[in-house]
Amino acid sequence: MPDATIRDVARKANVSVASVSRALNGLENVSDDTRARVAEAVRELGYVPHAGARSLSLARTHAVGVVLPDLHGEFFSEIVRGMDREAGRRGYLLLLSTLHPKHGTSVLGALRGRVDGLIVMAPHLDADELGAALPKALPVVLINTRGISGGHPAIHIGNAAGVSAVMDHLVGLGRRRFVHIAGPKDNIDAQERCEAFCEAARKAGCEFRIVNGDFSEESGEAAVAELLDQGRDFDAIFGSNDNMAIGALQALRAASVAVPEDVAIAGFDDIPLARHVGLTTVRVRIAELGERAIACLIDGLESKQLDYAEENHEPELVVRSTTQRES
Amino acid sequence: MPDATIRDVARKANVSVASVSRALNGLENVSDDTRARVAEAVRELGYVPHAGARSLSLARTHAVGVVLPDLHGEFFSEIVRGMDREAGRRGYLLLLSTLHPKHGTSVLGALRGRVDGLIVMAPHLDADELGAALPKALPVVLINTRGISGGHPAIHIGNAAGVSAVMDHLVGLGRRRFVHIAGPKDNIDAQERCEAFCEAARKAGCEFRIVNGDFSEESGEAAVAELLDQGRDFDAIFGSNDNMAIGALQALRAASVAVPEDVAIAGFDDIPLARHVGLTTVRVRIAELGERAIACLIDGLESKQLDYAEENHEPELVVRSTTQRES
DNA sequence: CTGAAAGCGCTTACAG
DNA sequence: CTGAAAGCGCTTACAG
Repeated sequence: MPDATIRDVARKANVSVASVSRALNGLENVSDDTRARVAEAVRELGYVPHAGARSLSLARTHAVGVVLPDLHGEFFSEIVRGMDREAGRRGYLLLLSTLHPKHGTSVLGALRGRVDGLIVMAPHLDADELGAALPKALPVVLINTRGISGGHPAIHIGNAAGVSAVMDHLVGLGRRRFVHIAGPKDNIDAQERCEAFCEAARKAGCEFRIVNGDFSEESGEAAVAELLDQGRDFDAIFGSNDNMAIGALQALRAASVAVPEDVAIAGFDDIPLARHVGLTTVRVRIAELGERAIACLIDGLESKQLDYAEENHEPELVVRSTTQRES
Repeated sequence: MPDATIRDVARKANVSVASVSRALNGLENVSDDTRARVAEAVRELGYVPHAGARSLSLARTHAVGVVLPDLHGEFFSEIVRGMDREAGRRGYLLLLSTLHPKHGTSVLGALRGRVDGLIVMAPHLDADELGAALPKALPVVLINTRGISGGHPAIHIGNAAGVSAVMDHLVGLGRRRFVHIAGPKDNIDAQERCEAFCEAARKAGCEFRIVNGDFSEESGEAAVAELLDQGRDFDAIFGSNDNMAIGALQALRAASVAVPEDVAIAGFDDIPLARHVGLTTVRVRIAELGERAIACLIDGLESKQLDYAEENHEPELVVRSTTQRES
């Protein structure tokens, strides 16, 4: 037996569907008697409104879409948690979807008519690609997209400032021979961090080299293991994210290199695991970033206008034992 | 300017909306000419179908809802990842929602008409409460619900078998004085693990005591710190989940108790962090659990019938350095 | 306060 | 192969 519809309720309560709708939505112009009969019928039938139909009628879904490049690892776990928290607080549902760099952008279109707005984090897409794939009338908030945001509000992580803080710290500790484990080449955060690293290293007059990773722990571990094979000629490693820095740490431990005495290590993000392994890093307050993105989107939706705005999410340095022994 | 609708496309292509619909859905009975004109109009207008309207018409959303008690921590991160992976593979969208024990069950109703089916993990609810809150006609797959599943397919984690394996391991190592850090009292997994623990400890003729936690790392740490204050009179700790076991580990380290020499520690779940800290635990293969739940639901949806079935997700013991030094 | 009707943007028998 | 029309389950002017 299919679920009851508003017509079933109307029939049972002996009123029109219009009255049922009004009663259900708590409008003023409904007699106490009608209201009671409707309530009774709803109870008896176990009626639950059909959110899809309601949305179509209202042109409002009360859901927001979240499109992330991936769901693997603590970074995304944290950002989703922040988003869920804020969405729940505001009474919105979260429609989650991943946009794998290799799978095309069609999911963006699939979201039209299911959500009132979108959060998009696509560090591998530029504004044009995004613009082409997004329904024109759908409000969007971007997180860390490359280049201009095409008129969409956007939140950026302060990559340059974060890297600069780490590098100051490391240089201040006397480190002079750097390795940077870079993230995916097409990822805007990875690029910005890499650039900032090079600039800082140059400014400080330090030697440096760059090895490639893909943001995974394994890639960090492999990269550093390979470096060590060639003989250790560096005294500091800066990973483009925490995962890779942690991988690097494993590789050093496996090779019995003393951290931080022989080699200092720092990462970026401050995922929960970073605290556990004592990794010096740049704290992004990831969950908060997720909250902000949702808040920004919903504020826009509810004021019927998404003011164009760029927001900076400034990170801060967190010093732990991979660079500085506790005293 | 609002997004174009199918009518706009029809007008521009000079055909009926019916033809546009047919062309868009790749039906056979459309002339090449019509098809081409529609394609052209779609391109010009940047038309994207309204998924909500489509769903209403088809009575099919191609989305599945996921309701979890929380999103905090690696357990949920992993399960969501597995779900996302499988849903993506099958072409479904994921609607994610948390069902906090304290917030009531209204979100379950809110999902009617937005999803074709639901995965519900609500270890604090019983079958009656769930039954009352769920739309009657909505297919549901339960994960680790207490008691009978009210006719819904259900997946259970083999808590008893898992606990039994850990306890055998610990007893086999010569441990005789146990502490169990229990999870939330109203959580079915916590209850099952606690019971299995008591039974195993009794059977082995071991001393044991139970202290309370809430599945958070902090609670595990606090519980053990308190125990240590009273003097250490135990040689093994079994945490109802990994987070609490890891908290316990921190507390022991802080008190300079040797692990595993003086006290062995084991947890449950095998979250990614467990490997990092070398925690002996029960591997649940969490992501796989999420995948299975989605697969089971979608299989049911697509065969138009959800056969009632209970599935057991059997865990396995993973021995690491918190119980046994590597040799 | 209430009901009949139109409409939200689609799909799909039904006729032609 | 094509179009006019009804319908999916709601909401909301419009009349009364």
